[in-house]
Amino acid sequence: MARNDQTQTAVLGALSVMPMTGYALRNEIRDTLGHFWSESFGQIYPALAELERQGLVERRGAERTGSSTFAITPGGTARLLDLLTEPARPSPPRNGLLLRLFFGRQLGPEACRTLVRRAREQAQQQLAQLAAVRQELRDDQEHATDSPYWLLTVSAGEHSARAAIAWADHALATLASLADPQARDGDAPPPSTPRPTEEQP
Amino acid sequence: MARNDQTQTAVLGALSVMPMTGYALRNEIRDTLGHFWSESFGQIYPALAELERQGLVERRGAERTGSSTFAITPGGTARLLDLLTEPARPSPPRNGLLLRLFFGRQLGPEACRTLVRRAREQAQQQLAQLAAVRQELRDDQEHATDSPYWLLTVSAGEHSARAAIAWADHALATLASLADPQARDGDAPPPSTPRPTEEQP
DNA sequence: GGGCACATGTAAGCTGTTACATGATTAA
DNA sequence: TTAATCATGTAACAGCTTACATGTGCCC
Repeated sequence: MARNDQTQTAVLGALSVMPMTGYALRNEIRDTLGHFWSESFGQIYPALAELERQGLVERRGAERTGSSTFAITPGGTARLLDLLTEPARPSPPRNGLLLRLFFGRQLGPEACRTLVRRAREQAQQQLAQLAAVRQELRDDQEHATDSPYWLLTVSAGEHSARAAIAWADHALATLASLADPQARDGDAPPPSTPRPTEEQP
Repeated sequence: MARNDQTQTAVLGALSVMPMTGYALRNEIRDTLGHFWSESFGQIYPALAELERQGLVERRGAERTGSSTFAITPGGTARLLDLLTEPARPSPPRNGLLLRLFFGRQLGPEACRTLVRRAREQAQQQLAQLAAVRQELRDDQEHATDSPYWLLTVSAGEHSARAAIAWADHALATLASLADPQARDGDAPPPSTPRPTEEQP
């Protein structure tokens, strides 16, 4: 019953937007859900086979030749609704950067600053990518009913990335004062009204 | 060479702060690293055994009776530095809430609002927890050299939680206008200067 | 004809979780 | 003496990644 829920949700969800081949499904999941979800290649085909066995998706098109598209069935739509309703299993957190910073005394302030700087750059790149996605969605007439929901996920990514940048700036300053302890900074809680982050070209 | 890196890093790191038993290690990892890291019970003891075999930690105290504490060796400290220096392997994103919202058309705006509200509450609880941790660290004289780094991870959690709350407010408003489309909201990108989030008792 | 993107799968193997088994110590 | 907590481990299994195997269709 509760097996492979997660993958099934992603696969059924994607097929609920439009029918497509397994290959296209993989690309769609990588490119479109990529900001907050991932399924590896080796899981998609077994999931499709299982869903087909259960009558939740059906295979259309030539079975002889390679290509065949998968479409969701009414039963599949019902199952998808079930899956979306049941609570998400919490995925255990694993943040390699914070793990390294936590033991930062071993590395020293300068090495830590390098790590944080790199993370800041990544967040900034993410922000640029999300801006591009947002633009695409704005021009997309075809999925008008879906796009408001999609934009919410884009917005979540943007909030998260902006928070990461603001934190990185705070961390860089703190680490600098650790490396060169003239101005006693201590550690005041960050301001509850973060200043807007400066953009880069 | 590159096997179990992640667990070894967490275990060696924790032991670099102070020697302790495997059992205490588990509690420490759950309670202290819990905001950004997790190791399951079944991994810690095998990791300790392997580290002992490699001479990176040593077992002290009665081997007859149950309890024995593990301490990091000089070799272990060197290995820890190596591990901290090599880049963190990126963990694939898996955000169940965003997956559900992405296919939100199936659920409808009201059900989505419930999901978002729940996420907002969780973020608020996290904020409260982190405030408590911050206070504890402030009163902790014993780990004065470590605590600046530890506070950075607390700060990261706070930034992230505040961003989650701000996003949730945006999402709730957007979803409300979807459910009751009188005021055309469209979707403007969120303000680059988020308003401070209101606190709750 | 050579290379590339499309397309579908399988198998091996690693990572990580859960549940179980066992015993010592301590507090009610 | 009974229950809870401390303490150490193991074994089974679920989940996921990676690499491999295979073939088609199209464009240069």
